[in-house]
Amino acid sequence: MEKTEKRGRPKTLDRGRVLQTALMQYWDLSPTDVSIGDICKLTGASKPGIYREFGSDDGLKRAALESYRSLALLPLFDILKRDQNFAAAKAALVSFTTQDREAVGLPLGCLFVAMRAQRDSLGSATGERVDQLRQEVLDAYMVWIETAKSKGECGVKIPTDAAALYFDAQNGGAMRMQKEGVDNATIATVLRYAFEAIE
Amino acid sequence: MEKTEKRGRPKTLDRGRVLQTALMQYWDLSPTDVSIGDICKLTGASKPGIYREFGSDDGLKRAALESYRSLALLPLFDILKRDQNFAAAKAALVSFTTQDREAVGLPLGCLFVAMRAQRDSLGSATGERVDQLRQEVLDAYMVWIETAKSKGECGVKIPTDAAALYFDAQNGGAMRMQKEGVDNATIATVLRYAFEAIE
DNA sequence: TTTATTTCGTAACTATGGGTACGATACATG
DNA sequence: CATGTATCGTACCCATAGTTACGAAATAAA
Repeated sequence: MEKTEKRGRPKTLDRGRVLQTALMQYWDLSPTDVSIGDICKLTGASKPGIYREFGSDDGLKRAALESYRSLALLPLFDILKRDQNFAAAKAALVSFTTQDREAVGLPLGCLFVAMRAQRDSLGSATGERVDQLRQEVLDAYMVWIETAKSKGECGVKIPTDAAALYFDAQNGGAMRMQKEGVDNATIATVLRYAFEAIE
Repeated sequence: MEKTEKRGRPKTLDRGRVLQTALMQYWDLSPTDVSIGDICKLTGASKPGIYREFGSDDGLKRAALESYRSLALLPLFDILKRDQNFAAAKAALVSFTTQDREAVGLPLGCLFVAMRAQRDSLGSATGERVDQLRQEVLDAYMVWIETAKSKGECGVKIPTDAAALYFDAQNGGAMRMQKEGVDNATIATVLRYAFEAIE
């Protein structure tokens, strides 16, 4: 099980710690406001160590985004894929989006939303991954909506692609409000009104 | 009428041109991705010239934001204050938001939305002005909604402050979609569904 | 123990960007 | 024509941030 004893000086850089720290910093402060040097100070790692592990600033950001996908996007997809009626899914979305971040120990807002807003300031690898994830999110919404339509749970005549943009926009708006200091209860109210429009 | 002939070397710096250029660049590319040096190259002005006129990077951004307010926010307030019924105002909002920017010669998206997203990366003067304008926008929505409620044109029981956040979020979402390349017709569709929820 | 191998981390390098020192310049006034 | 005054713009300072050169460890194999 344990990786065969390799030659050479044993690695001391804690990849997980660096990645975790980077993720949280990017998330909390904005990806363009956290430098490699900052991550070094916070983790005790050296700059060359980080470059050996992630290749570049772009590489680190991309890896952090990948972590974020697992942590925050997959749960969203799970809700959309769950076998439940449209209304229940919408309710689940609201509570997921407005969960108490402090209680869970996670920063406010959404790293993915932040990266989309700064798309052009990101490196190519991160930027392209952002594009892919955006499409993945929209696809997930579309599948969900199509299913609801076929079950007759979503009687509105809104085009599926527009509906996907609609839900994505609502979620993004909620994340931004959270970051601007609006309390979760109010955000939930706003979201519920928004989601009622599509049924 | 003409300002009295002053002593000293006559000023050659074209304040209007610099401000206009800065505004457009910030708007089109993002306020944090345009340097003073860039503005210099584009306008032919010298760095000290810009500093003499605007004091600092923060000062220039703040001045540009002020221009943006006149150009894009005041027209929004006008719509909200206009004496028309709720539905007509919502329709006006949709067409204002989804107007063909290319035809008008204006960049896609919204500088104010971009600045809000980068609030913490801005200088203090600009940042504080952003906060003020956010409040000004929310207040404008609230007055509008209260009026509609009193006229019985908005029967929904949503709290006015939540409704203001709701409209603000929809507008922000529309501006972001526009920047991400969604066509105006689709954005208009999304907005109409969103606005129908509040009536 | 010597060699091959692999990682470590200090100390640079380079580019960018906000900001300014300061001598030159151009105009009004005495 | 000399003096005062206000602006001009070149050339620089300095801090930050991405990136890397390179010699020093540390370990396995010979």
